[in-house]
Amino acid sequence: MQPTPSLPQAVTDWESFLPSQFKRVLQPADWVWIAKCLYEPTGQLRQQIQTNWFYPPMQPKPSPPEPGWYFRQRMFLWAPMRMWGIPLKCPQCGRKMHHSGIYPKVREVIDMDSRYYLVGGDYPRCSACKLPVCPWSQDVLSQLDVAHRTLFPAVLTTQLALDRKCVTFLRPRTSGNSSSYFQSAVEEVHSEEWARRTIQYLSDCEHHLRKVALVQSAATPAFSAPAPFKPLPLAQWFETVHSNDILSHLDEMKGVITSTYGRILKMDSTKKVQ
DNA sequence: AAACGTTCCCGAGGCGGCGT
DNA sequence: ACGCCGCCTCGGGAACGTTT
Repeated sequence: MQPTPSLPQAVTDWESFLPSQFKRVLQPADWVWIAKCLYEPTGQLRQQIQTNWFYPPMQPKPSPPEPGWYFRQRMFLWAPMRMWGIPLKCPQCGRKMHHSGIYPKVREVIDMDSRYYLVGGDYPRCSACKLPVCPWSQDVLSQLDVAHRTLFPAVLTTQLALDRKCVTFLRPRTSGNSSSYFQSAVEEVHSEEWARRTIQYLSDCEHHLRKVALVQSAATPAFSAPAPFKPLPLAQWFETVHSNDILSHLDEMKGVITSTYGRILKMDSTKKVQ
């Protein structure tokens, strides 16, 4: 099958706007639609961000069917400064930070039934000490009010990330191997979703074959194999996420304890409760 | 100020050696 | 012979520097 004739050359080369690191994490089928969400046709970052969630467009469907199209992943855009206009302070000097472009790293987050991308639309940076801060670091999240902070969807580890909903299920209500049980349960849901997408692709291939058979005589298009199933991380990893989650709460509790301790210190020194 | 490119550091995983 | 521990290497992420 010949590649489809290229469109007029004036067409915007959307994927060239993406940082090179994006292309290592994002699947090629996700490059263009995500670039269109993030950038203006001129290559400038979009300044107005309306929503956190972005979904791959269902139209137009590629013809002949391409397997990558059926396995695209949604995107969560995290941009507290641009989106909500929340002023952030430098964790080092306390001065106001500005946003310096897009955060060059993408994270992949594992959800209950599929995966999605976590993209940082702000790259907070201090104007005075030039200190850049990871947009989802504790320094940033702790500066947000609870309502906005809880909108952040995932618990991160060094490699991957896990959606909050999943973390809830990891809190062991009973004793036993909850993380390995949960891992296999999530893997099963993921594999069902993968099978559903594979069936969609194969059935569209079949439709395409029938359509082609009506017009052409002999040339049967060669379809590529559907994407292989991506296995989930080990149960051990889920355990790591769970402990990360606990540790992050520990920091919050430490904060509470410190402030309480501070009040008590004050009370002790003045012998009065303020 | 915003965005991009690069470097450095840290963490995880793998392999090899030693001890039981 | 098997298991555990330690070291080394590689990759990813954060920080830094530069350019427009």
